[in-house]
Amino acid sequence: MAGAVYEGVAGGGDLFQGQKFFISQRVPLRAELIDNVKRNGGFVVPLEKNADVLVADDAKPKLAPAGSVSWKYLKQSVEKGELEDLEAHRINSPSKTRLAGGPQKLTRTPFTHEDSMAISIWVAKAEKLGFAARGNEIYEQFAEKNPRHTAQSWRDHWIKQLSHQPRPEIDMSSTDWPVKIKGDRPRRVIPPATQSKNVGTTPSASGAGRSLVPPSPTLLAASYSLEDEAPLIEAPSKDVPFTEEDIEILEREHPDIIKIPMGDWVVAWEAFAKKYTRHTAGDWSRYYCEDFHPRKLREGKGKDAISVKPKPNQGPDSTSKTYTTPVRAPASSRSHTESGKQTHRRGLGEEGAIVSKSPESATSKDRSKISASADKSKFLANLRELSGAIGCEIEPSFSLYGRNFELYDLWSVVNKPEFGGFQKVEESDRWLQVALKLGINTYRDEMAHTALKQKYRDKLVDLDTHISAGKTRGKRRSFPTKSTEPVTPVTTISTQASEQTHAYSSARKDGETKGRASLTESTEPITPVTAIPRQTPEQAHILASGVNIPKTLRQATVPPQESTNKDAATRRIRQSLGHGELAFLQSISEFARDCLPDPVTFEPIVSKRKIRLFDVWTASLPLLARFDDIESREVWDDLATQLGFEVSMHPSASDELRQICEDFLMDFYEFFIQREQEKIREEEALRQQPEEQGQSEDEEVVEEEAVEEEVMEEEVMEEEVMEEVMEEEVMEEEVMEEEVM
DNA sequence: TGAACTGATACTGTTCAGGT
DNA sequence: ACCTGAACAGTATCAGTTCA
Repeated sequence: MAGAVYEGVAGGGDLFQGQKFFISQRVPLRAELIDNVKRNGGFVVPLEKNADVLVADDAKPKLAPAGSVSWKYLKQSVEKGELEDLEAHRINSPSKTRLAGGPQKLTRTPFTHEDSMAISIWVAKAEKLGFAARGNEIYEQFAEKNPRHTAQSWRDHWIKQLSHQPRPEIDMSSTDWPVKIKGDRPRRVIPPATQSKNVGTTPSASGAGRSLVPPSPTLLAASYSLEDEAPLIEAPSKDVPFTEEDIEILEREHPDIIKIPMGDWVVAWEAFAKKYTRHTAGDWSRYYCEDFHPRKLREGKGKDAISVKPKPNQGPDSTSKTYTTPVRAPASSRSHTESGKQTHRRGLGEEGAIVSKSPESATSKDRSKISASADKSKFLANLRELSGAIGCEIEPSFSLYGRNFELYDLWSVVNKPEFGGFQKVEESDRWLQVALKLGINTYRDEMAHTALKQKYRDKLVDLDTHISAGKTRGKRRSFPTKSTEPVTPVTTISTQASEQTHAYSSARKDGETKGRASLTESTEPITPVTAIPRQTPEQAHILASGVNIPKTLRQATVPPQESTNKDAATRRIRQSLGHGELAFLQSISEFARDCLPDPVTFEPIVSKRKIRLFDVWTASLPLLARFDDIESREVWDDLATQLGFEVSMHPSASDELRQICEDFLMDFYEFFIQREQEKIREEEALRQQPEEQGQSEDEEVVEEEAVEEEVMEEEVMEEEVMEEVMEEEVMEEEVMEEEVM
């Protein structure tokens, strides 16, 4: 058998190239096996500890070393001329700990900064998904992917060195999560903050009273909590198509799904996927967000009062001054025109002061008073009051990307001291941070920050106005009553214009619009695509990040726009800086793991100095876009200077930095661009459908022009209205003083 | 229903490689 | 030699499951 069977690899084959085998003495045909191994490039070592593969007799498992494989592995591999599946020949399941940690380590491997970062991110993700940070499971999974240390070692390291540090901000859109492999029982979750070191000995503290998954108020989380028992089925395979049955499931569960609050999204889908195992949590979530929910919204347009569609007209690319409309009526079957009429009517009779005030003036003026009412019940009371005042019910929640958010949450985040209210957030462009605070996955939903901004303008600016006006007027609730509201034609037109602008913005497509320059700050467009209409990505980056572009590049190197998509993708990279260093490190290490032969160093040494890769990334972004065109060394010298290197003292710094860019930042940049372009294409494809159902492009153009005129008109009018409002307030204060007297 | 069993978590203690 | 800390073994405890 042998001769003929392994002929193809005999006499110098490389089947076992470089592999070291320990072959147990009591293995059948041992001499032959040794011979075969040697003839096929392998080595036979005398000590177990030096071997890559331990070979033993599967007929005597008790005598076989832990982790060993049957001698049949060698025999069959040689017979076939290709390596058999090693696991299929594994004799005895190694002990639990060894399995978890992979091959036993006998040498000490120091923990690097990268290791610490990696495990921190992993644990943070795990915690978010409801795993016990101190449990074993997540470390076992992690060690499988990262065998540099054993699971136990990873765990020890995290607990001893890292558990006391603040958790990194994480990117849950990454596909690299701990997964519930052992779905047969729930994990105990111990809140890190409350955990003490020696709780294990007392039953009350060591687990009896611990909760399982974090209690979730949501229907979905409740319905599909991780405590649910579902038969453990193999992980669903990727790319399983969504069938009618799946859609039925989503239909059935949709009322619950839309109630998932922020922060519970991932956990809820994990639980959902556990119940409906045909797809992974990620696939369910993706399908829901990208397909099901948009379709649902299209179908239910005008019917579903709960859903507020993240549609183009009210989302990112609206150029409208929609904040001038106090609150859009809860979704109804009214068309835009009708809705405009209604608002018009409301504006006429009831809301002059509200609509005419600019958000900036309102929020900055009385922020302290606003924050004083930072209490949900008060907030809701104010909301009701405003609803009453304008005669229109304001929904206290809204839906974004298929998730339901409380208006209060958005409002309270924006008005937190660290954000300082609407105007401050606007000025410092911190909507991204607001989105993050709200638990929105800003990687997956890149436009979330602009959508939130729009929501705030639409729904909350007027509330701010209402609150501040209410306080200004004292405790007597004299605010917006019909009798006191000045009814001015200005406000009427203003409101109407705003509605029409809104309609316009819903109809226009992403891209250039005419007359944008005439718009004032308050009407600035908010989509990245439109926000920096005449900037190159590089310029945009410079403006937004404060990074100085190297001087050589600064001149005459601004390229013509290659494509809208590429620009948008570039802008997204710029936006990603806002996610912070850890998000970047996480992305790049995932990228490196998939695409590079070696892991990246988070703190490369440049000119004998340790610097942060994130800093290099931030500073080099403008260069990466034009990497191949850069010939001048001066550019790199500039970069080095930006990063704090004295070029004369650190002459090699420029070259080293250039090397870092060339080695992997360039690849990462390209990868990022490609990925974003893909996403943009998908988003556009999605967007196009509803637009096609809307008006024709010809109509759009006509309406665009009309609306632009009105917008400009509105600008002028608003200023007048502002003056009127200020006058009104002065008058009211006088009246109050008189009454007090 | 309760005991036995099983598996997971939480923690302690020991060994030893590697650095000073 | 001493110290640090990675690696690992062992134990206590708890919670879920099984079965009489």
